[in-house]
Amino acid sequence: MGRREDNKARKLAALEQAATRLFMEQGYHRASIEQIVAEAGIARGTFYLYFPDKAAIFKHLTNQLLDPVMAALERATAALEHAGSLSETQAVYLEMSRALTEALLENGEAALLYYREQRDPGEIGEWLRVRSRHFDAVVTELVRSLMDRRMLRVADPKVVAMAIIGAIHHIAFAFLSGEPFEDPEAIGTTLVQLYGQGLVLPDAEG
Amino acid sequence: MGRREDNKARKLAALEQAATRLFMEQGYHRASIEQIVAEAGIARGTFYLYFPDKAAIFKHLTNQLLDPVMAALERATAALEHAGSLSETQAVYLEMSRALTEALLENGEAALLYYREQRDPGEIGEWLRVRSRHFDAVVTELVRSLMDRRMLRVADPKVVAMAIIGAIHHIAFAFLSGEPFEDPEAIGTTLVQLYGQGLVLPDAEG
Amino acid sequence: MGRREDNKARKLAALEQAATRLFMEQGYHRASIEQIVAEAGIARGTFYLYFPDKAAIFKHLTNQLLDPVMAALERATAALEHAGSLSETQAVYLEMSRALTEALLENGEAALLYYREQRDPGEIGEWLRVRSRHFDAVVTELVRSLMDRRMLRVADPKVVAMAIIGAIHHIAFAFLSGEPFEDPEAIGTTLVQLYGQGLVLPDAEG
Amino acid sequence: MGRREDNKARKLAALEQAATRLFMEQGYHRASIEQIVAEAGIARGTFYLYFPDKAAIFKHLTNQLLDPVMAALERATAALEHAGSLSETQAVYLEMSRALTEALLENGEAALLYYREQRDPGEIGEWLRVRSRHFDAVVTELVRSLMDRRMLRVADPKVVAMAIIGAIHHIAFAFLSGEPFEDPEAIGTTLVQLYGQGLVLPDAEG
DNA sequence: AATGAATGAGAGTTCATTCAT
DNA sequence: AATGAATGAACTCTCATTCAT
Repeated sequence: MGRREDNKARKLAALEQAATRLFMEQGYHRASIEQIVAEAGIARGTFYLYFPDKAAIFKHLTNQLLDPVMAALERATAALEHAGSLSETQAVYLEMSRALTEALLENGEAALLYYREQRDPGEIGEWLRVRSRHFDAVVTELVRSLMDRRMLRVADPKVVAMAIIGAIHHIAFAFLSGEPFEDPEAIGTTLVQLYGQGLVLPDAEG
Repeated sequence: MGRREDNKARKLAALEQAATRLFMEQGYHRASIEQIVAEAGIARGTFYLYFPDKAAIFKHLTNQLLDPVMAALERATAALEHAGSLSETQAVYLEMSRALTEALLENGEAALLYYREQRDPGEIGEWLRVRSRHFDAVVTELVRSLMDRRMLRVADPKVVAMAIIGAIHHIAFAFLSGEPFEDPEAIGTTLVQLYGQGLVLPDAEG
Repeated sequence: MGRREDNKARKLAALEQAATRLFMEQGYHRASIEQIVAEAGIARGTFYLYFPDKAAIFKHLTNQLLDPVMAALERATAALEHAGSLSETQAVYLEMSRALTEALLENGEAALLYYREQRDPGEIGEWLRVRSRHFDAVVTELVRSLMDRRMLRVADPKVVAMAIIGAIHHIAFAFLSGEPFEDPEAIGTTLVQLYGQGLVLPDAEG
Repeated sequence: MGRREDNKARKLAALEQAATRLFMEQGYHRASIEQIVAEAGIARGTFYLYFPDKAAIFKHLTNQLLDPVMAALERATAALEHAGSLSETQAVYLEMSRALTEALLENGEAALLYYREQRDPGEIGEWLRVRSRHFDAVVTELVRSLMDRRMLRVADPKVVAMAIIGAIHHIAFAFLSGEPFEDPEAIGTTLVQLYGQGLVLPDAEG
């Protein structure tokens, strides 16, 4: 890498870091280009050499999370079509879980941006909602596939998918925003149990 | 009602209607006072005879939903303390469900505003998040109460409460935004089943 | 006085009191009609039954000070023309001092308004400056008259008059604004001595 | 100086000139940013590249007078502490007079702004009054110092200082506002005589 | 006589984007 | 490649005054 490319890469990284911090702290609309370039240590006009406009850097940042997530979901969907046996199917879900967890852990900040701006009207929000609807659809298909294979109780798969996604959004947004939880590491287990066995006690059903 | 009061009431209604429509369409920040008064057919300064500032009309609109919701939750919490038998407890939850459903059906638009702006940084978002955290807390207590009475499987009540609320937010926001659902009337039943029995089939557990 | 006139007089008094307080506290421009009528306990439109506009009530209030002051100065000027002997001349000045002191003591608040708004651009300030220039001119004539009679050292009477008036404005404004003075009651004596004998010590002159 | 810096300097000068003229003509509050930038020939937003807000340009303009004045007073105060002999003391006052006169002559317009807005309620007026009170205090100390050295008749130094300052304000404001004086160049001498020997004739005292 | 709802011009300030240097 | 000066539309909010009731 030449000195020029190196310099460019450093400035891009500075822009990404500054924009992430400011979008997280103040939201997409309140964080101004002025603030971002000041924090990145470059000039106002230089910003536009790296991104065509303000929306572009936001999309760039969230794509660092959304692209691998989307890829993992699509890989899983494709793999499921060819998965015959139960163990093959389970392997697909295991790999998907691993990939999703990795993507989230590596891009937790982008996840917060994704949750934050998703209901914004205007261009950015609509762009995120297109992604969001896609996720809903893909997860819906995964759920439907499991129901078809009698691995899950039959119900409206879209509602089930969105319930799960919505739960994760709400809890993750609160958690990433600093809301305290008694046993943060147990949140995943609690959700798995909730969506697995439900809340009603077996003997209460009788 | 005299002609003047009548006129005032009509203008207030026009303001409410215009603001609701514009906040829904463009969000709180992009909808300008100028647009609101233009659509309501009044002068710019007249707005400030009805509300002290822009935030006030937003709070007024969302309170039409949040106040009855909060009241229903508080009534339920209070009633639970004196509910001894199982049937009394069930009656409390039934009444709460009824009141919440009624509030939501009568103020669907305010609900959309509530979901939309909840993650906004700045004053409005923070105001909504205070309410939101309150709801989380109240629902958490309701869940904890049921667990204490052995009416629900024991789990972290805060996570359970937030999972339910998050699911409702996500689905309601999509639904109110026009997202199509195959069987909208069955959404409630699906969620009750999901959170009741869970997704795993009984024979898959063995 | 009938009940109607009585009522009117009470409202006028309330308006005067409220306007004086608010003009003193916030200045003419920042004090709004809205604040004044609220404090006076009457309706916004009612204000315009008592005064044609905002400037009118200010002029009304300051006139309570300026009219007697102007009258005292004019009486003195007229009396001086017919005063032949030294003792008659002294009597004229004595009476003028008494009248001015009385006017100021009875309308200290109006005096603060007069000092405060005198340099305001716009209508109110210009109106006050016309009065102010008149005072300068009248006092100049008084000084000139004393010099002509060899009762004062000869100097440019206008400069002397304005120096005296300016000194009083500056000190009175500070005093009325709460600035602390070591011996407030001695201020008058100090000024009389200052303008009488000057600052230079006799033995320093030699 | 490059073309850009040159251009910037020209715009700053245009802003200063326009703001000075408009503040003088209409006062701080009535002169709008819109008017200032129109007269300076720049765009509205460009104003904020030169000054953070409206108050800043006013402070900038008046500081061109107040800073040298304050500096001259502080230099005199410091020099007085080390001045032993009478001739040294006189030299200090002479130099102070020279510096003050120079500052005033070079910034007559700023002086008018200073006098004009000094009694304004609100931020600008309070900012000026802090300066004004500082001047009063410094001049008071100078007067006290002269009295201590028996170079002046003993009297309350604060009252004397404020009388002198008030006289100058009143006369300078009128003069700078275009009020005609018979012999403007003699104003200084007249004041020196007034505060030196006073008005009362020696033989009238006997 | 009294009310108070209504007006609309005008204020200061912010900000994404452009472009000459 | 990099700069940062310049733009101007858009924003929320204030206020003296009018006038139908």
